[in-house]
Amino acid sequence: MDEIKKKNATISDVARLAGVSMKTVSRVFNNEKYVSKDKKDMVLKVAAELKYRPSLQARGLAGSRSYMIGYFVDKSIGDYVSRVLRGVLKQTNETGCHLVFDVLEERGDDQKLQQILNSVKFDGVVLTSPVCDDVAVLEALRQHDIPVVRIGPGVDVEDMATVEIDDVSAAYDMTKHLIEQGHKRIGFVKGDPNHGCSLDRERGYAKAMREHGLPISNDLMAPGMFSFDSGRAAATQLLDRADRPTAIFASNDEMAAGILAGARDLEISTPNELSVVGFDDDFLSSVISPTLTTVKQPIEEMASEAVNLILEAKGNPAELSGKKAVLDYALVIRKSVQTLL
Amino acid sequence: MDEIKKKNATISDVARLAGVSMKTVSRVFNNEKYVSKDKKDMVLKVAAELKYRPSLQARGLAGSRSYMIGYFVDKSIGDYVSRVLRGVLKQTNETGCHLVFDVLEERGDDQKLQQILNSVKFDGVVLTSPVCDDVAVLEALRQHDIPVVRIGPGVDVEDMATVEIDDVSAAYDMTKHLIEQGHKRIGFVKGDPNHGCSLDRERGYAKAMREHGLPISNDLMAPGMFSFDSGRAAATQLLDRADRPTAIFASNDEMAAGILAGARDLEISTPNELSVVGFDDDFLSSVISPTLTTVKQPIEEMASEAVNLILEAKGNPAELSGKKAVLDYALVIRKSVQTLL
DNA sequence: GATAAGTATGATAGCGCTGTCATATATTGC
DNA sequence: GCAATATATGACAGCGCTATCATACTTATC
Repeated sequence: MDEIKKKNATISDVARLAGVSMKTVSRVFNNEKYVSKDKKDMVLKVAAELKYRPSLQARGLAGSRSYMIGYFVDKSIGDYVSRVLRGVLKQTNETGCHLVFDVLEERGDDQKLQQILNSVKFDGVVLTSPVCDDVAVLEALRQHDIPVVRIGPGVDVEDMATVEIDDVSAAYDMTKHLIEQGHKRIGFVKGDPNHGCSLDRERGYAKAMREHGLPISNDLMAPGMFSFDSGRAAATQLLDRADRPTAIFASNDEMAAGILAGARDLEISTPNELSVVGFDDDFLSSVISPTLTTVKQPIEEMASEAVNLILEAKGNPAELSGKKAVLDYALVIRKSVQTLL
Repeated sequence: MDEIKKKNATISDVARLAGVSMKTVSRVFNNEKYVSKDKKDMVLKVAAELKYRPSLQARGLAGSRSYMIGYFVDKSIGDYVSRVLRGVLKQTNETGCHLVFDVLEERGDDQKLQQILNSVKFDGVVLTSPVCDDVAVLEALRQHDIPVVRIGPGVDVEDMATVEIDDVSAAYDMTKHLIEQGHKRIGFVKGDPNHGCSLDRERGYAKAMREHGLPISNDLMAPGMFSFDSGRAAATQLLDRADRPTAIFASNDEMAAGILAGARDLEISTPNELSVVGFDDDFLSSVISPTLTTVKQPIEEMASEAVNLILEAKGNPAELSGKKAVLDYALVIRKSVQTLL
């Protein structure tokens, strides 16, 4: 047994075998300039033989980078978060970074975040709604001088970068689509008021209705919390009456699914008697019946872009100040809308 | 502005202000014994004032623990992974650990894992199917001497811990449930053969059929990949014939949803003309119509337990050898089964 | 040909902890 | 009462890197 527990190779092992100083090895692995080609090749060769990789913890301790990116979400982990995760991971993988994922149980729970930030030095942090609009969280991040990119925030914050789609415009387009199919009484189910996009989507809906001369009575509006159950409840509220809407626009797909269920409860068939549209292009939307017409956000790309922005900032939050990337959305037409023309 | 960029407090800051040595502070934060109550209180008080938290990177470098737990999944991130994530995070939160989440793109992709393991020292790693049955991955983990807990693995591996439910028994019970409702021709849609549980579920189904004297013809079995589309395809295969089954047991809920869609394509109504059951109690199952009768796995608890096991092992993989936790499952009866009695 | 600027390399000092070892005092057993 | 043990504390080295500074050698500049 010559299988003596061999620990990972260290930078000095590589340096010794390659006949260079530690600093030169460090230069190679950090893509710094001022390394001659032969030394670089030699270092790479030895490193490959030893399967050497710089230690994350040592780098984090010694240097100004940590190679760790944080993503903090609130309690709920659904399809949206999964997709953000995918996008973030795609980028961290390519750049040798690691994703530290955590849940901030309660709103305004900056205490837990404070603890995390006091113990881990992040290269940057990605935030999605509703956490990205939590002022306590943002303030904590500011105090710790950490680059932050917010995905789909509700309100703009000057000193942090944003990646988003135009929710108002998307909701406007979707509403207009319903109108173009001949719908006049179009209900709207709001999103969770804690999520910034909720108001934007409502605005887009209202704008389209207004511009097309369609009244928005209270009977057409229902509150929602982005959950299936709240969608179902909204359906009852909006549909259990003689002059019920012919179409309902739900602020997300999960609620749209709830509306479909609610309509079924009332024996209203979809899409024949009621058209329903959602928002997000959630996994759900192509699985339920009828399949949902919805708005597709390029969530993965938004998340990847967020990581890119963080990496470009090179640890300096100021770099991200005022940066904003607005990506394209797209209407996805499926089977949940009936034309009235 | 006396707001000079104050860096995080360090252990020596706390030590100095508390009038003790660094080591004593270290002892307090690691819950070691042999610290007098007054010194401990003093340290805690000062630490609270300074908002001191030990640096993750420094601890990882200096000590034998890293306070990081890895969770590696294959490409697909769905509801199952989300729930595992929740369970893992619940436990890491309570123990001051951090979750490093990553995707191993391809099967047998031990190279990427190797790189990660060479750069990050993990306290332990949590694996779910199919990664937990990837021999290359397991071997890499073994070589790096990292405690591993496998959730719901297909094949047992002696030197690693397992957290699972009894898939055979669960599938048996579910099949029996269908039989008790009067079904005799019961179709089965297999799971992705790369996932170990697939075979177990098939076995449970076969056992129940056999024990009740029901034949299992080839017409009753369809392959599947755990995806919606594969479920839909299976529906076509199983249902488009005169002697079609009166019930179908899909190896997971996503495929069950696909079967519902496939039945709809063929204008076979559920549950009236066809009963369908799934497995997992996926988010989907209570959202689609009809709501799915399925098997609920305590995924969050399984994941929490996995983290517990890792922490108990205290960095020693041998501690986990042969450990196995089998948690309870439960049948969740919803609306997708029609009784034939 | 001398000065400046660019290129290439290494020596050394930490980063903020934990592990080891030494030491001192308190408590126990007989 | 004295060895044996349990309890309590600190000094100090070192984990594996990066940052800073020093140094040496090139190449350009006038």
